[in-house]
Amino acid sequence: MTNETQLAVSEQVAVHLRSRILTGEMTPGQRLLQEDLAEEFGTSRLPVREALRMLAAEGLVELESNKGARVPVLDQDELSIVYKMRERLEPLALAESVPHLGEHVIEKLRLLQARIAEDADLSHFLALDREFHMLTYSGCASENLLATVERFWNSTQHYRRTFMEVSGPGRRWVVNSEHDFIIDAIERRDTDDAERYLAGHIRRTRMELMKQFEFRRLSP
Amino acid sequence: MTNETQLAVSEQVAVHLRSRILTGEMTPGQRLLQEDLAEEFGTSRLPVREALRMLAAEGLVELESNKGARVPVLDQDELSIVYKMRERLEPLALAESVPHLGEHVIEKLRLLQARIAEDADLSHFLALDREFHMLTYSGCASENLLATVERFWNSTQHYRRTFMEVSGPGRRWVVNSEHDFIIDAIERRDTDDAERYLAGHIRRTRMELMKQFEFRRLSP
DNA sequence: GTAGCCAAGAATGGATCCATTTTCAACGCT
DNA sequence: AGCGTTGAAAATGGATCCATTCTTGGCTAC
Repeated sequence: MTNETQLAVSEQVAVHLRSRILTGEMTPGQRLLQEDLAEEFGTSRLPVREALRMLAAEGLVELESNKGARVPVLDQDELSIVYKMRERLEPLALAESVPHLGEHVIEKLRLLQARIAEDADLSHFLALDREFHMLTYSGCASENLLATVERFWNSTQHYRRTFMEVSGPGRRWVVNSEHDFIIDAIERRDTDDAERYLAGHIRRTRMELMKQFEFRRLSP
Repeated sequence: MTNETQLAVSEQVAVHLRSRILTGEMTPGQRLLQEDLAEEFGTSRLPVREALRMLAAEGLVELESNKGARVPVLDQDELSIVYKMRERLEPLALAESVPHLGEHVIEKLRLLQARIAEDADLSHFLALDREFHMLTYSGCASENLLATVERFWNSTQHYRRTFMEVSGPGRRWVVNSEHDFIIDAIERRDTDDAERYLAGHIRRTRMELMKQFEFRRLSP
């Protein structure tokens, strides 16, 4: 028997929209019309409204009274700040997680990183990279902290994608090395080291993103 | 003419519920019934549902499918983690804010702190303390960061209250001194110092809260 | 006497219809 | 020709009613 515990319709709609935004099928600034979505999913507008509110709580859409929902647009400053937030919070999530990560999880991390290093496809990389980091946080007991971190990933996902599209695979080796460092620190149960490597990883990404951003701003 | 820009009904409901939870009129674990609230506010259940989703996004209520809404309960571990999150994120908010704080804001901070030091009333203290810290962050341009910080304050508000009720005013002088340090650092535009004092302020509070928590756990 | 079950009512989720606000394009005025 | 105005269409917000799920009090069986 399938293990589907009969998700509410609003939650099913949320699942579809979430994937649609995260895969880049919808881009920042794009409007989400309740009526169109309702028709598309074959429901009334009500579950769509609820789904939009759920996604808003996850940072995937933005609601404005009487004006509907759209995928949020981040300008350079906001993007930079979200990365600074990640830089401070994710090391905490990792620190809370490391002591509780079993050996099998660490092995899974190694396998994941191997796939990341092999796979050249951009969409795969984005999904696997996210899976990798979230797996390193999976020992963290606080749903609150994990949800906050996911919100950050949600709101920056689109910009990671375009950044990677533009910059190409030339810097991928750095990411791979950093991931290896993080795995190593986890294996040694060296929380401080793990935090440091992770903070560096996020900080470097922010720097490269910002450079990219300024470059593209000057050359449209 | 009054400057009320005709808030949506759902937002009016949210305003009332928000205040009701933050003032401690509703306590963690308490259930929120859509029908009762709808009748009380003289609306249908629909705006209440939307209001509950708004509050859920702010960390003030918790929704479970087919089971309704309740004010979230934090156990000791979760409370500790929220404080650790505050310890990492709020210094960032302060650092982003300090360079943009005008002289009049600093003057307002001094006045606020004076009122905090004078006023013995608990509810006043909680409100003023929150106002004080939020004002120190008011120069921060990122709505995202500010909203995240507010969520932390929301979900810990109740525990701050009971902590202060139990511990009494005996430690208030420490808070006052720490606030003075923070104001001084802001005045000198010394971002690093401000961050350090703030982190210490939050950390000390966490420590005392945890001690209190363990004590009460043993003596019911 | 206690554990488990079952049905009634209580509460939430969803559909449909109406009200209100926003949008935008055509029109008229200067 | 440019700009503000206005009104119709489109989109969101809210009310009411129905469907589904959850809760709970009482009953039966052991």
